[in-house]
Amino acid sequence: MTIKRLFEEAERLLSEAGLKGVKISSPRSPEFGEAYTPYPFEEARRSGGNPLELAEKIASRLGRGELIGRVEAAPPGYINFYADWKKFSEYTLREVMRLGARGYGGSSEGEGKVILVEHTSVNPNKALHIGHARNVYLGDTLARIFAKTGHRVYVLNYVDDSGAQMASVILGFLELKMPMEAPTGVRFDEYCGDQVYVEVSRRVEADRSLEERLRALAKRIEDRSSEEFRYARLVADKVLANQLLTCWRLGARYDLLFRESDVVVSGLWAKTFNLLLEKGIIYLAREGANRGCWCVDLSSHPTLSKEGDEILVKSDGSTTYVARDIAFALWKLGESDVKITGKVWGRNLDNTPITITDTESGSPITLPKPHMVLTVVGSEQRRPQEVVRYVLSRLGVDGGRYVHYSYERVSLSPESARRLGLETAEGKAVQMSGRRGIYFKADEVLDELKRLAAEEVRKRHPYWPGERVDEVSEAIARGALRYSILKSEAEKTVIFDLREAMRLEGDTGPYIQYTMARSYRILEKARDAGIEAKPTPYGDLASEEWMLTRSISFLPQVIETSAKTLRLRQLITHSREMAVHFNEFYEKCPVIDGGEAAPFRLALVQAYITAQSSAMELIGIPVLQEM
RNA sequence: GGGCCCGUAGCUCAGCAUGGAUAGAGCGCCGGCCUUCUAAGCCGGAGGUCGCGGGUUCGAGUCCCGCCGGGCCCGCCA
Repeated sequence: MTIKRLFEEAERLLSEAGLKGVKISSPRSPEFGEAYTPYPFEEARRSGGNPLELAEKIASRLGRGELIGRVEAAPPGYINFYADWKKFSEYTLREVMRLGARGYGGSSEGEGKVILVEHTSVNPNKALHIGHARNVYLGDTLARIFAKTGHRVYVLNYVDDSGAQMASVILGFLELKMPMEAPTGVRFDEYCGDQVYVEVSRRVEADRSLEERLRALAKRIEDRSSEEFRYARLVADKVLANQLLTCWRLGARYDLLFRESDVVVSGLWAKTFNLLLEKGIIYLAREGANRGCWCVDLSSHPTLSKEGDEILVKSDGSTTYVARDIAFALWKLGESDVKITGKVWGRNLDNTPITITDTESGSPITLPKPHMVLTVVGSEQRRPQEVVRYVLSRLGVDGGRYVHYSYERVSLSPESARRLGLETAEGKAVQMSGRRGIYFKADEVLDELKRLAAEEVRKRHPYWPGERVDEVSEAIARGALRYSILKSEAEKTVIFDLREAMRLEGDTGPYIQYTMARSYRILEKARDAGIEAKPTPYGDLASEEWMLTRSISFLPQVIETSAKTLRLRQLITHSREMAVHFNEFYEKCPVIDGGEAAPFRLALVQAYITAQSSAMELIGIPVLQEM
């Protein structure tokens, strides 16, 4: 496939010259060609020769390829392979045309492999803030990449409807008698998070006795026959329905909503507990700080052993998050025979059904045994995730199948924190906190972005109907936020700055969207002018034409690497690179008035649209034909 | 104290997985380009001891060790 074909050719030329298994890499600059090998350096080390002389000798021995136009030795000792621009661009354009946006960049790499991606997993007691949005964006993009590379992907959202956070809002409703209806014009999830949860947290902090009641409530929520259980379900379902509206707006889709409470209710936990007991992995603490608790013995773990054993069952008999997560992990991995039942909850925007666990009236949920379970969870949960992985390995489950996709949190820049009325220590970022009400909600940020985008759209299209302005500015807002959050690699803390996220120029989602609008306009004008696309170059290529073709040809390899390394950033960088080269091409190479160049350039524009659509689909930036 | 992550231009970030050829963008700043396919764009300029110190190597921003600075975890929270 495109650039890969060129690599294969370079390999073939080298092996024909007697050099087998030589490493071929992508050069960081086009002046060094489309492929290179530092092989002469290795050879020189072995034989003590001069790398450059060796490179020259090897290069002169190499034959011609079909797509490789020339091979050159370059100081201090590389061998560079240069594509034959004309042949290679025709080949690339034909490939792109043949495969289309769906197929281009895809592969069958993951054929026959099932991957389960768990993301979102927000307590159903609040609206999503931008920290949650990062989780959704990462998980959703990973799922898209896996699907593109031929995997069967199932997306799970673990609905954390047990534990203290859930108990907090129930406490607010049942004991502090806060109204169970949101004020008019306010969404229920926002009301729960912004008002109930924050207020209850404030009161608990002020009144220690409430802490006891909170703990008791958390336990009663686990009892399916209790009134509190019913209330928790009611509230959780209502909030969840609201949260999913946000998730869809962020571009996500789900196959299964798994209620955390069902881990206990379904008997999955009980069965897991017995298994752990049987295998001697857990023990009942008779004395010490953990007296009365069931714990995992971590004494033989290389690092966790220093931090004491992990509690799975509290002294009051209720489970901890880690306990539930171990049971859930076993089920996700297809290593538990406990039947989980569910029913259809609704449909995603793409019309695929969403199932939700339901122990009362559902039918059995069956997932194929996955090759990998990827859990997108913040880095602060590294320890508990490692405990889960460790317990799995002690149960004889291959720990490599259970992957914690960790990411650093989103903090607020001092300027943005000030907008929330917070004092900040000189120049320091501020941690978000749902409990203390310090956060930007995903929807409010999207709304602000949308307002800004709408202003710009109206400037350019004063006669567009409001509906159209709304639709386009929404797409711009979605692209802008998704890009700005995904721009940072997962292991880096995102310092969220509202003004920075609101930019529509430069290194942003809208920059890429804009190039698509420009190319669609060319298509339209070309149609009117009766120009027909031809992938055969009209003569020697202009460097802008070549650079655009070249970046298009690299896309499949970039996608493949992203799927392998789970690094999303390189895909984002590449999408932007294609856009930059398109803009340069756009400035220098007229299509409509391109004369004899017009048919080839039109084919190139088409190829750009196809390739960039493919990339944007993966990143989750909406494609606009006009903006 | 122990463990994990981060430290590259004034700011926000690429590059590190697989060491290699002059360290790249964007924002901001300075200066140009709209009778020509949407200027949400393009071109040019200024701006860098790649946190510090060692080590490995023909070669280190990239690998190893130490230190410094920032974040997170070490809860009968999740």
